[in-house]
Amino acid sequence: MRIGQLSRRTGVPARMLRYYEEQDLLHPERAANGYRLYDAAAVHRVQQIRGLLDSGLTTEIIRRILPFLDRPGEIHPGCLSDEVAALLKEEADRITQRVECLSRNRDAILAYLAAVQRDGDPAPPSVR
Amino acid sequence: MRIGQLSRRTGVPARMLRYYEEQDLLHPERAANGYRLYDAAAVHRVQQIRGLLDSGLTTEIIRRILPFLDRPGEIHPGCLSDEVAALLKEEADRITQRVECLSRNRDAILAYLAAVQRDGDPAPPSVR
DNA sequence: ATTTGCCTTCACATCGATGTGAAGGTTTGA
DNA sequence: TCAAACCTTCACATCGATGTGAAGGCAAAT
Repeated sequence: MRIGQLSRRTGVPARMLRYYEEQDLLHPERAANGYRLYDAAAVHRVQQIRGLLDSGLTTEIIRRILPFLDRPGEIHPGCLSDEVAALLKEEADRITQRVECLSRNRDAILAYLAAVQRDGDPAPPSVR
Repeated sequence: MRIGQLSRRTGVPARMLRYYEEQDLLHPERAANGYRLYDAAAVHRVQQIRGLLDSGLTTEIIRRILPFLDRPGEIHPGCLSDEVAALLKEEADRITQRVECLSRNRDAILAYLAAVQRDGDPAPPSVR
């Protein structure tokens, strides 16, 4: 599919899809006339990129972890140096930090909402 | 405490602390000479702000949810309009999205690392 | 008292992600 | 064949978060 269709399917502006390619996150084929050609998997990949960007990761970090995300163990040649492994571990830890921070604060919001809602109830769910 | 000390305790540049104040995230007292004066709770608040910023929230969103985070139910006057409640719920949902995306991808990284590590073992932890 | 270090405000620069528009070639369909 | 919709690259603008430096006031220690 061409860039316009991928854009419509993902809701991501074509401009951004070109940018992600420039950042080495996408690698579409090229038609004879120079048009970008994406395979069906690109839709998922774009959504993944968007989710990670929205979660505060930079394109640089995404680029480094992306090659390791879509293989549940399929491709793991000896190409994983100790340094890269350490980097991945570090990044995983940073992500865990984020998850904990976000969960904590989301729970606080929900707890607050629950408290207020309980309060506003005209008839509390009386236990007795 | 003054801004320099808060900066050292949190690792956040004084410049940024002033910026957060400009963004209405911090509201330090002022000494007679104009110096900002922070109370002990500011350390926690700054760490909270940093965590949320690092997780992709903007100062604008943080400003809106911050008043509801530190009260486990303490202060909930009638000042919570339905619109604000809806906004909080939406934001909580968006945060949940982020958490799921991050968890999923972190787990993929860890699974990959586990697979490779298992592979690279010179002597597998033979079961028999 | 003077130095040293911290504080103030103001302003301009950077950086990553994104928006927008120009100028021109391609595909599709009336 | 011509128009509409799509594609290309290039470039400049914006926006939020952050860095940095200037010019000057304040405070604690030698």
